[in-house]
Amino acid sequence: MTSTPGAVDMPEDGELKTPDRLRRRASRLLSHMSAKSDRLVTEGLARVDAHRWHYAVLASLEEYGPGSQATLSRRTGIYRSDMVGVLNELAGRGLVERAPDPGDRRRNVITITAQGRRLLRRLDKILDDLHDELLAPLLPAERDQFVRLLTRLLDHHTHQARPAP
Amino acid sequence: MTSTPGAVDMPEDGELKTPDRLRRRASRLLSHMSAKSDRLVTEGLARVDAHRWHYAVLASLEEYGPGSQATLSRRTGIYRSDMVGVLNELAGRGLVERAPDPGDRRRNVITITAQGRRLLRRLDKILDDLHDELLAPLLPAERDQFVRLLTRLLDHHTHQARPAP
DNA sequence: CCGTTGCGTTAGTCGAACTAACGATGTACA
DNA sequence: TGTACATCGTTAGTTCGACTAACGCAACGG
Repeated sequence: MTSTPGAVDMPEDGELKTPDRLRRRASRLLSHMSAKSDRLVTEGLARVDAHRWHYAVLASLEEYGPGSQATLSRRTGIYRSDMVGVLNELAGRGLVERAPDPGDRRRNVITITAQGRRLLRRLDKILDDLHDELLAPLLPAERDQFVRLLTRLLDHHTHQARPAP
Repeated sequence: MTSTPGAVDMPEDGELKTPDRLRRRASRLLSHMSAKSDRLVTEGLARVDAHRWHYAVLASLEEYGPGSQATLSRRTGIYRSDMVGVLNELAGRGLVERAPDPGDRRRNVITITAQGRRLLRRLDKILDDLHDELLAPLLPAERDQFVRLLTRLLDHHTHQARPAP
């Protein structure tokens, strides 16, 4: 029975405050921080007309050398359906080169160009700055630990529960 | 045998391994862990025919009492456009009640029902279990610290950079 | 030789976040 | 008092990223 007086007065606090049980849930924290981080990075890269994907592919190419599109897909986690478009863009800007693999004609071999490397350095710098902003409230040691904890979590889940690639 | 000198040989490592600079980026770690966590929670709740949103609204109602749809929107972060549908579902199942506010005829006052509270407890239990799975590789103390770090990050970004409500 | 597997590609689904606009109502104040 | 402006619930629609389905082609294995 809500006929008691004051049924409909909401405490001014309750207007803005998010419930504690909600705020503490790691899943919610993760999802919100990830959203924030995504926006930050996406906007930061958009300012130089780049995409998360571009960075991932270029970094993968520089670190492990040329590879087929499928290989890049697996390394970066970008679906091979989407990889096509990403590589079209990168190739269109002269950041990578796409050539048929002489040894296996199903494959394209993707190679990073000098220009690609140059952009990669620039993006690396930009991302460093963005991460400074992202992790601003944490001390250096805390940032390290944060990254370590996240890494352990992710490793656990990617190595253990590999669903069905 | 690749007859061309070294042109197309990719080190077997490079097939699977994600570049280090990529793997260490907090933004990437966050985004992947968040995806994992989202899947886990979404699937877990789907098993009892519930949604993340349902939980958020019910928790908010129990913790801060009844409120208008707009209020719930602000508390939970669910857009008020989407709130309509969520409340339709909740009301359809008798988990909340929607009544016109006698004091302000623009508003509906949303109240949680006894049944709603019962479901909330059940969902709380389910989420606890899912979080155990999510944070499995971390020791209790580490889980706490992880949550603390995340909380500080999120607080920083939500209180400082409030874009345009 | 043939069934299976991997490749690049096109097209399209799905769900979540978000915007735009609306009618009805409430508030502030000249 | 009137009138400009803000807020509420709601409908509709956009955007974008993750993901599926299916294809034609080439390579591999028995």
